[in-house]
Amino acid sequence: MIRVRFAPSPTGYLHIGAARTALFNWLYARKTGGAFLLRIEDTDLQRSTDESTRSIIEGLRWLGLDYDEELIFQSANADKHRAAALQLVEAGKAYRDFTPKAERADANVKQEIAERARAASATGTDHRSNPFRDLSPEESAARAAAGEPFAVRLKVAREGRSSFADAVYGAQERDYTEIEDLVLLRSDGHPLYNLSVVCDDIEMRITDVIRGQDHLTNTHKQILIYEALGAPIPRFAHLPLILAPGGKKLSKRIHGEIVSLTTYRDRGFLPAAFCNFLALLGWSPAREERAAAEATDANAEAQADEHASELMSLEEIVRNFSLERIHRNPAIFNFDANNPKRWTDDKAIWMNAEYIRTLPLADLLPLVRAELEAAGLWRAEFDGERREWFARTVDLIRERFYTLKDFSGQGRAYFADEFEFDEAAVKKNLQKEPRLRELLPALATRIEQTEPFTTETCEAALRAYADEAGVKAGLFINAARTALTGQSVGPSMFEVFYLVGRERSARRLREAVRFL
RNA sequence: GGCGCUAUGGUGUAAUUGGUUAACACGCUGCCCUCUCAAGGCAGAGAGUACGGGUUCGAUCCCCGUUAGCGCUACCA
Repeated sequence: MIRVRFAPSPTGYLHIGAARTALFNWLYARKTGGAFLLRIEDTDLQRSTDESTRSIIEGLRWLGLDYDEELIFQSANADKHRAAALQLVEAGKAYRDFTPKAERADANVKQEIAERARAASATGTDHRSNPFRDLSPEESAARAAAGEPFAVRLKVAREGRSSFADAVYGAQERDYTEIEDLVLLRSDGHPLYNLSVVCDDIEMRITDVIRGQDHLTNTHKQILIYEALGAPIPRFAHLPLILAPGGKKLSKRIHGEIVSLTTYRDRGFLPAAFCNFLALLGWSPAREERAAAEATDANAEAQADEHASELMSLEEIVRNFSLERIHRNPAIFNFDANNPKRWTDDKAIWMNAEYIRTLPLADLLPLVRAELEAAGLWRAEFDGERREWFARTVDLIRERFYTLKDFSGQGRAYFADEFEFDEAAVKKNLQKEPRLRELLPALATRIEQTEPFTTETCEAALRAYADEAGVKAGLFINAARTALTGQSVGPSMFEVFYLVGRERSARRLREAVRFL
């Protein structure tokens, strides 16, 4: 049985790249009928916070990625990791390194690495030059017993190569000379990442490790640890990285909240839409040739069309998912920090709008309710006597919305009486025509007296009065739109009259005179 | 510095695994519809597949090199 895991370190918000890794693991588990486990890699005590653990769990819940079995905290297993390292020392597969720990600043490690590499090649030393590597077991044990601090390093063979078949990147090889005797245990006894992941993955009986491509080269080291521990090696599948525009690294420091999953929740994304978008970043469904092959009847053709669509429910994605169709090239997450309309990837926004517009109304209603509640616009009657009205209103306005936020933003005038007037709209639709000062109150009266009050009768009343007053109906329509909603754009005006209601419509028409 | 990964319009991807006028979606432009804005419909612009060599009758696809980006190379994860 397939067992996969998502193993984030709780050192900040849930990054969209990590969310995508979680999604792919989940998809694979659900596709194969396996288990999807969650493990929090909190071995870096300084940087790990409970808050980010909570945000990770919340983020997964929001996306709808439920995990099986119980949550594992890596820090709880530190003793086991330590024991494993010591056991490797006993077995002669690792050794104690008594070299005093070198202090280094996190900021310029990369530079230091390069410099040290240059220095090493100049002096002819290599990864295996550590004098403690070949210390006799007796002397090593004696020094340790005397209380001398030591780190534990894996003893990597001098010759040979490591190889594995990555499910995405194919055959991977690395010469042992490229792999240092990596530290398993710090001199303060703290187990390090590579050891911890391997030990935990063994204990959790993980069969397939699906993670970011940034771990591709380190996989060889981990395989060495599996081998030293005598454990079966899982299958690996590395996912292409998600990059910022220009092919640059996507980071919080330079790109801000755009990389945080919670941003999408907070800015009105539907989880299903975001999953759909994320799934297409680094993966694509197989073309349905079978549908084309039997496309003799119209039915099959329609089905083929449907399969060609990139809009897929989570269930459909699960059905189509396979490791084989994961891409190797990094995906660029496109956005423009300087353009509010393009604050995130165009396609993500389009997809969210598409979901808002096409979701069964009954599924959308609770989401809109939550948004209105958060904005303080929710009224009990929307779920009581005005239930029908609420559904019809949401159904009407959702057509041109992009995010859930729009329901409390642009849609505010439908749910509340206090709303903002767009300055440009006021100028264009109200102030351009001074005669509206007299016409608007009169129109209000006509609307008020319309009986019965329907979209059709409102339209008839408005057009009739426009004729009488000798103005174009468009003048009234546009003025009314701004008077009733504060905006210059929106749904068909007669629907708006009907939904805003007789009384409120008339009042708003009269009050609009204050702009003139 | 060393090692690795990647390279198809602006972006995400497709191309029966070597044979297509290089396809689709988003975005963009124009037109239609229209009370506005969307949606929808129609029509377009935009890549000869990073560059240079090979192999082949034939390369987006296979090989080599270059370039660029990214990753790894920590007693970080």
